[in-house]
Amino acid sequence: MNVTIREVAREAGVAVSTVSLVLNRKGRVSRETERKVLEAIEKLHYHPQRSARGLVTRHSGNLGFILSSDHFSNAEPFYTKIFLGTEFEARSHDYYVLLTTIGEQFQEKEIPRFLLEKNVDGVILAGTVPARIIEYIKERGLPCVLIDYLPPSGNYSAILIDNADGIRQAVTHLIEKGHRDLVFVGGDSQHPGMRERRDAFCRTMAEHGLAADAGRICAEALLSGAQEGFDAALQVITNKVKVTAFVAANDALASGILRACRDHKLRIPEDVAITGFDDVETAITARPTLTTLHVPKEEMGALAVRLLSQIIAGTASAGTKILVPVRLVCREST
Amino acid sequence: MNVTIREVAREAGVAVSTVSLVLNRKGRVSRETERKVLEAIEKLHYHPQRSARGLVTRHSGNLGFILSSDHFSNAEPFYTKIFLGTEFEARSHDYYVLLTTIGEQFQEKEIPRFLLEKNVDGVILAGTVPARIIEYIKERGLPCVLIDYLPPSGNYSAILIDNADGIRQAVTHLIEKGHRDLVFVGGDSQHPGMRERRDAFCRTMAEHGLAADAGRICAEALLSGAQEGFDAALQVITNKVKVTAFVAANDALASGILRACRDHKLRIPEDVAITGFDDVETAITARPTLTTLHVPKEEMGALAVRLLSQIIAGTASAGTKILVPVRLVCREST
DNA sequence: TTGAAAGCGCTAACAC
DNA sequence: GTGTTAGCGCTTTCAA
Repeated sequence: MNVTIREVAREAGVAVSTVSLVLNRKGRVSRETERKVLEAIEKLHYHPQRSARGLVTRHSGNLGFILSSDHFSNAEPFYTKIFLGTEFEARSHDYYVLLTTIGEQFQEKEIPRFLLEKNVDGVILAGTVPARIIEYIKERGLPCVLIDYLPPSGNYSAILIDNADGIRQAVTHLIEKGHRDLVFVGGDSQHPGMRERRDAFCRTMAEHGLAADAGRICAEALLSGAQEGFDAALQVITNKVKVTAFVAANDALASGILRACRDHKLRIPEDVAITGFDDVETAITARPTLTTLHVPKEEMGALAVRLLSQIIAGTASAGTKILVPVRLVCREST
Repeated sequence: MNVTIREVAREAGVAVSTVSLVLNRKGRVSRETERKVLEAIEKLHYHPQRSARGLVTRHSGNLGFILSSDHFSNAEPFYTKIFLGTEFEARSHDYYVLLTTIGEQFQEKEIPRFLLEKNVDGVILAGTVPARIIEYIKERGLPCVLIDYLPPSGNYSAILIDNADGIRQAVTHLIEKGHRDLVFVGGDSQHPGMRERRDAFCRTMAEHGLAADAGRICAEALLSGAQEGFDAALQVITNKVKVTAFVAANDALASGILRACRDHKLRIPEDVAITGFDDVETAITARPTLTTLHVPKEEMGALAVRLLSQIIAGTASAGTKILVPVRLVCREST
């Protein structure tokens, strides 16, 4: 049989409520009594049972993590690392993280179980998720934090990447290396982050008095994978646009660009330099290795948990946004 | 306020116990009563609360997923996909999956919380995990299923890859293509699966009357990454061992071999053919793309959940092992 | 076949 | 400061 709070109370010679008080640090317990209780807990290897506690406090002790399924089914390391970060941080807040994926077009019957069963105290949403699910959560008054995505409207709490500063760093770096003819390759302009990266490119180029006309911006692709990068670079090259450096909106695009350049016997970085964004595995397995912007993925997950648990506890207000800095990592491609 | 079973009972005009009976399909409820209850549930959007249920049934409704931290901190897609498979399957069994990672050298204070708090009804362990943690789980009589790992002793339930058959397929395929001089590159011989792959190589070679002496087996590396593959291939090439095909124990090793061959101006597959194992992203992003053995990762996760829930329910016996077939996927490298 | 009632282990009023 | 006690929402005897 399991050891319960009653047995601890008996062992320590106090009432169950006293044990509960020391367990929850709700003060007003004498030092001596506390010591006795703590000893009894230690001796009996007691651990409070979550379901019993949850029943009365109406807190599950769980956080939900919702991810759009196509992000995760590709097992994108980007999101895997964010998730990992939440898991790790959640331990120190004594939360469990329940992960679930959700389809792009979100049907009612697809509502995550933990929402239906009210089995979470708060929710983290990573990447682009359907607007409907965010509304659903908001309607129910469930605290939530978004990661790397902010819907067009509504004032949500979020952990965001400093995209503008990242691209600024990349462009400045290239300019310092003597490059003047840059081309930006972006993807999925539906994602606000992608748009920020593109806009930052234009702005930074303008600040340096360099041209960033339409011919130097490839950002039509709906996807943002290696194939799209390859295609975009190919087009730039065959169109004979003068280019000495590519600024890619992420590492996958950059690796595609890399391949296209290699196929055209362009030496990297001598003939063409390339920068990526995100710093996922691709960036270091690529040949040459990729100069890119390091995004602290685990840390973003951790920040989300920390913010969410503060919102739940009422020590932070819903609507708080945290902008995470990125850092240029110089490798062989520039 | 939340909808409770009481309100459903009132709405349906029956007792709470009756509602509970239809909820748990414990029979003996008239069709008419059942219909009324179901209607009330539907109307009120009732969902039983897990903690209340768990308190009395002594089941948490959770499954634990334990992964050695170095597998996951690399965000290895292999394990990510397995985890994803468990998550997906768990839904249909109405379980939640709690993920945790654990260090190689497992200290007592590192025991997963869900074990301490008895917050899981069963545990899945993926990849190589410390023997101590497996014992700990067994001692507590907690049902568990291992994935892709079977400790030297003890009769555990497990989902295993048919490594021997996989390597046999690869070797046979190469022989059919006319290759006679094969070299096997393995890693981490501590892992039983890796040893199986190596042994299968020797056996299959012998069956075809081909040499598989020590010079044709590189399996000392403790790690099994691209760097180790690169080093092993380099040594083979510089030692002037006659080789027309490499059989790698996984895709990472294979991609390292690929690079080494390219660096030495060996054409693939004309001069040298290469096969991998696992079929992770690497296999399709590599140039040329990699012929490899497809391991159904998501399916393995699903199988683990299915087996585990059967063991919990008592409809499968602990100690059951499931051997998952693999399939050769031919790409450009052979 | 259905209902009444006793807990599951815990927290939180409220007494003392 | 500490103890008594009433539930939290559910399942499960046990009677009817």
